[in-house]
Amino acid sequence: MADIARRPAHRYGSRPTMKDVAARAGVGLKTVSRVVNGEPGVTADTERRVQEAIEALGFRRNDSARVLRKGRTASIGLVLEDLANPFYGPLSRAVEEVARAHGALLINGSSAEDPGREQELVLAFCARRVDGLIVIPAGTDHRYLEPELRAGVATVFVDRPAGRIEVDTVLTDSFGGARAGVAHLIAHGHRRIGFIGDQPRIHTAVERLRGYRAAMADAGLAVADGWVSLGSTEPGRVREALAAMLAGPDPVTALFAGNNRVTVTAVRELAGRSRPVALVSFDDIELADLLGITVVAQDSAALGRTAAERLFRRLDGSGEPPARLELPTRLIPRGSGELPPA
Amino acid sequence: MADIARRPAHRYGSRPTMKDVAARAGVGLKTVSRVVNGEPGVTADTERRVQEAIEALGFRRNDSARVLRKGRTASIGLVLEDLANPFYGPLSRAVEEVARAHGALLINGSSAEDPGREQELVLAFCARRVDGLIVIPAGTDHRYLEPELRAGVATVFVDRPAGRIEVDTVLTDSFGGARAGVAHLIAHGHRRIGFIGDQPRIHTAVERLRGYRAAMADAGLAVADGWVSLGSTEPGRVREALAAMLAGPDPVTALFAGNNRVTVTAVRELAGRSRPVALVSFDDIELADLLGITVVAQDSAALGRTAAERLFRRLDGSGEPPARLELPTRLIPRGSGELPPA
DNA sequence: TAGGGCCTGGACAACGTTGTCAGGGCGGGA
DNA sequence: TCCCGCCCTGACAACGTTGTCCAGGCCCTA
Repeated sequence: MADIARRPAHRYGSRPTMKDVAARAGVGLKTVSRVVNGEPGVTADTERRVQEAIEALGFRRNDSARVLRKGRTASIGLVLEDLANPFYGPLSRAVEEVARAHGALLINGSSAEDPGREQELVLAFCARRVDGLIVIPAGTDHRYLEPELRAGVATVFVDRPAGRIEVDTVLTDSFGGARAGVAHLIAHGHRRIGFIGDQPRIHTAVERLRGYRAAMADAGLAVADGWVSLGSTEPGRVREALAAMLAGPDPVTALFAGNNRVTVTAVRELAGRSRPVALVSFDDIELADLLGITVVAQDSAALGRTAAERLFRRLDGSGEPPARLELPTRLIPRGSGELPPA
Repeated sequence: MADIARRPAHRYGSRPTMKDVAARAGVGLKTVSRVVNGEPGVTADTERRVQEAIEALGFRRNDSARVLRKGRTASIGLVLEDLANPFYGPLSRAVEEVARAHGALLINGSSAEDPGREQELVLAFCARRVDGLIVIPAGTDHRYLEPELRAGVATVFVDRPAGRIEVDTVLTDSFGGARAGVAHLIAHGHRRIGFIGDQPRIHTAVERLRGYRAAMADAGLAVADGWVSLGSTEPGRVREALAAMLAGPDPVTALFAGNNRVTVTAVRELAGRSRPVALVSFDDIELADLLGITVVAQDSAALGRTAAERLFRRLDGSGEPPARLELPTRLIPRGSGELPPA
């Protein structure tokens, strides 16, 4: 077989490099680099020859090599809980838009609410040398990020605060939103109000519960044991919790649903009941307007945008100390929250 | 000032390398590499020393350099239209899960239905040397991908076919789904049925329209000019199209909505009308069950999963020729599609 | 016409990692 | 005791790019 074509220009699965382009164009390697990067100091004629060679070979610069040289990757990582949850789609898209405006790409991953997986994703992103990180944390201890922060990886936590490290944080005012939502129910005459929220290790779940309790306390109302339920947002669990609140001699007349997942199950469940139960949802949902669901809306796109803007400001060298921003919620009455107690 | 600490271990913004770890552990560079990669041939004691140094310095392997050496990045790129659209969230998540099972990360980007932006994203991904690409195309000519395909980038198109290149494609049976949906309306007595779809350069929009026409033809029904409207899914446009169909002497008694964006606007619009209009939606929507919206559902997660699995099978060396898969739809009657003509 | 400066182009090292290969130490067998 | 062989370890090149630096040629001016 001897040595037919030891390194053909198009060996399958291999790609042309600047060296190949240079050879074909009959110029030096660095000249190709100059053309590819639009650097000055190349005559029009030379540039044309190089462009032709690039075109002919289908050359595409290898960014890994580039990154190795330059240090910056022009990419940021986003770790969230679940991209399939409609709350995170707009958030992710908003981050992407800001990144794009800064010439950066977005890598994202879903933690599935598992701290181990969150860390795994974050560290994988760091190994890729992302310039920045936006994290919606699942865990509560983020000291594993310390070396990254020291190395200058811009980091912003969103929706939930970081644990045991000091970083920029952008939150929704969960406490205030829940308090306002529950106060709304109380203003419409409710005295026995249930609360179903997410798992107690999730910051927003706890904050919203705190808001609920504050509103009840503000009105001088006691909270019975069976009215509060934190746990998985899995439909079966929510159904059970709701059934428990509606059974017994003193059933709740209204429900505050702690997030969009809880709400969809609650709405389905309440729709099957004869006695009307008032409902206020934390999180807006598509078509909730048509179903007349009163919500405490948070703007997930704004959350993402704000976080990304803060991240890029930091990358651009603003030396501000880490801050904590809180975005307001908006109560949107649509009927379900204005039902009188039955 | 002389030369105090020419290269301190923790210069801000720089990161320790294997060399630094090796120096601290008093071993050779390659030994560190061996430990980091779990390669055999390192004594327990040496390994411990290296691990300690890694810990102390907060070392994290630089994957850019690794990629440069090894050739594979263990990442795949996903280009879709808009991550904020609830149709794409589950799709993206499904792709991510498959990627994760194969140890790969996911980079994604939204084309915003702009072919230029689609190409820009795809080529940026290729410059990062993604191992594979999953594309929901906005454009109709993908010859720009030829060098990438030659170079061995596994590529799968989803939801819409590729233009002028031969690649794996995973589609939903838009034609069949629409035909079945419209036939359903006809079976419930409708003769004047409207169709509002997405822009005519989008493959699915055209296929669904074709399905609509086929169902009408099957029933021997003529389609009047004003009953069909393709265009942007922006609410204002959809409202106008719908208003036009419902005005005049012979208004439509039923509407087939070409996708989820059209449906949400149509449902809102129809809710305000006194005369009931039947509706079947292509695409399911959250809470559509409660609103009684009859839908032709497609499984966007299955679309993503199928595409990703095909992609990884290709990466694992299956030499199958490019194929075209079509996933079925499912008609779910919920009331709106079973209304009699008014 | 000669000299100087500018403009273009190329050689070379470096980025941080991994594959190759060779060397040294140690244990076991003769 | 000596030698062979194995196991562990490290030196070195290479991956593809960019920054630095230098050389050569051209043009302009004196």
